[in-house]
Amino acid sequence: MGATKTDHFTDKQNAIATLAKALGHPARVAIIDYLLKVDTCICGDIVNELPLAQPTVSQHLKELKNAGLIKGEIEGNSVCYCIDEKVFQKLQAYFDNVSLKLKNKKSNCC
Amino acid sequence: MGATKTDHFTDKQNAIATLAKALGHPARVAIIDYLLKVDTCICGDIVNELPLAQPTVSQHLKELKNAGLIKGEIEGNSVCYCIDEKVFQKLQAYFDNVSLKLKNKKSNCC
DNA sequence: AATAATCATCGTAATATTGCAATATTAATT
DNA sequence: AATTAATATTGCAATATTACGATGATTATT
Repeated sequence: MGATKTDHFTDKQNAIATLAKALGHPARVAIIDYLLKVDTCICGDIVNELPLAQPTVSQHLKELKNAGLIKGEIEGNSVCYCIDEKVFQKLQAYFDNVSLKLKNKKSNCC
Repeated sequence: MGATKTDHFTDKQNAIATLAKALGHPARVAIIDYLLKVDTCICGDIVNELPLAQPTVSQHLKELKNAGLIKGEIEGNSVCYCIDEKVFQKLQAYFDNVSLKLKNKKSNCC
């Protein structure tokens, strides 16, 4: 085993899980943090910011890109990365909804 | 390798990554969904709701508990699970902050 | 006390993830 | 065209995750 049984869950559940999984590593959270900090698309630099080797960073960037959390455009020699707002809005909406439902909860046995 | 280099990242980055990772599996998202739907603590039932064997569900519940996303109290014969609001508020705050920073962003080259 | 019910743990197989050295690729520079 | 710079890909080793059968622990029920 070891393979996730995605077939048995709803598309929404799989979508949230995929996004959460992409953020489920401190290096990838750090990449998002850095992209937010520099407040612009960044060409290069990300490798120098992280305590990881270049191929490892490249792999993390790829995963963030696959999940749709960041976009990367080739800018001549280097690659320009920036956050994709849409997907973050999706996550924000999910957690807003969770919080809303928790607030409207009547019973609180715990 | 295969071990995450948590030492090199900030506590906050590791914390967000840990929470995101806990939600990084559709079964665990489904468990949260169900706990929200039933609008109360639930004793048992979760296994019947998921297309997974009982030990697998138990393992997923354990991971959610370790991450602090749910609480579980022994209630006689069974165990009473419910969502821990605090940690979800933490996640909501994180994504609110990301969205806020994205809104205040001046440059948008992508 | 025996039985049933509920959940956790152990052991294990299959697969996924993490990390990096080596190498490839692509574009700018000389 | 050769060199440099920036990023991606490949290949591999170490570790983690996922899933489940078998078993254990605990509490209700009979």
